This record gives sequence, C-alpha cells and structure tokens, in this order.
Amino acid sequence: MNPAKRREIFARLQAADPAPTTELHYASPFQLLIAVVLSAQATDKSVNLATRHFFPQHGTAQGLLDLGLERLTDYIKTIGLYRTKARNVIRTCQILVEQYQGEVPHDRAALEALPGVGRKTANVVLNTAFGEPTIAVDTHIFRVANRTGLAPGKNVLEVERKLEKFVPPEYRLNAHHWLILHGRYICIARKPKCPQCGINDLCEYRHKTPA
DNA sequence: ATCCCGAGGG
DNA sequence: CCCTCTGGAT
Repeated sequence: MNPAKRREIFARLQAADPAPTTELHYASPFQLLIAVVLSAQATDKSVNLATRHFFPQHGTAQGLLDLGLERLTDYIKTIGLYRTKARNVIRTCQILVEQYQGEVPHDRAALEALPGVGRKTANVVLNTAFGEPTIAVDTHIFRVANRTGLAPGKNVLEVERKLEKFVPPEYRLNAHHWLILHGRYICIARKPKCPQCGINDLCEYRHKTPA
C-alpha cells in the first residue's frame, strides 16, 4: 500500500472519531493496567461488568491485596481464564507494593516483568495511561492491518513494526484506538460491515467479501 | 504448539 | 453447535 493511501485512511478515521479512547473503565493507571490484564481473550464489556464490583472499594494495589485472591477470583469468575488472571493480578499487586510504592512503573521492561503483562498490555498502558505513541497489536488490529493491507504481517510483532514505520507521526498516538475500534465495530472478524465502512474504497479486502 | 476459560453472537 | 473476545506463559 502506498503512503498516500495510508495517510488517507488515518485522516478519515480521525475525521470520524477525533478523540478515540479505550472502552475499558478505569480511574487510574493502576486500574487501567488491571483492566487490560483481565481483557485478554475477553470483551471490554465483560471486564467492565466485573471491575465495577471491586474497583470502587479495592481499586489500588494494596486494596486488591486486602481483598485477597479468593474474593477477587469470585468477582472475575464471569471472565474467561479467570484463575490465571486472578493469580497474576495478586502477584502483580505484591510486586507493585514492594518495589514501586503501589504505583505503575512508567517503563516497558518493568511492566513486562509483571506476571500476566506481555508486550501488548505494556503497550496499552504506555499509550493510554502515559501518552506514549505505542501501537499495541491485539486480535483486532492484527486482523485490520492484514485485511486492509495497511500493515500485513505473519505475527503481531511484524505488524507492530510495520505500523510504527508506516503510520504518519501525527496519527501515531491515536492509531491504536482508531484501529481497534474500527476492528470492533466495522471490520468485524466474522462478518465485516464493508458496505458501512468509511475506508472500503481504500481497502484490499472488500473485493473478497461475499456479495 | 498448547493451555487457560466464561459469555455472547450467529 | 462453532467462533470470537484489546494474550501470556510454558
């Protein structure tokens, strides 16, 4: 795909949604971190339904330690992978309290050292909580980047590197949320809504869509 | 490559 | 029923 086309895609996404952001509910970098960890292979909606039961009263690292593993597990039983997530969240809280005064480190390596936190989660926290122009490639962005031809790649790391290289600097901060929301509501995995898509004339996939 | 794993949609 | 959802660790 040529650079002018890429630029036009982001210009349109920006026009349609000037200030995109996450749909996860959170009130601090810590709560964003926990919400993103819980969101692995789960919908934002289901994460919000669970966190609303304990973020208000136990929305800090020490607060979740006080809540305890058993009660946290009970609160997130409606989310997939809940046993692993509950253990990881509690261990993460222990590390944050012991090593970072309960705060979220503003540092990629420190974030990725937390249990349950990989490259994608670290990128989301760096972007959304700390304003860094990272592009976290999740299931939506991987699909959108490949379908459209915007940044095709065999794995998420390859797609991330291409996006970093191809997305014009002025769009980089918001690129993550534009692409993810586009993937969630328009470029859906099963049945993409190509007729309603604002960039279908720039896309390399529409031709393969069954009429 | 495999495991973890509930809820919603089609 | 099958697929998908802001993945990460082994």
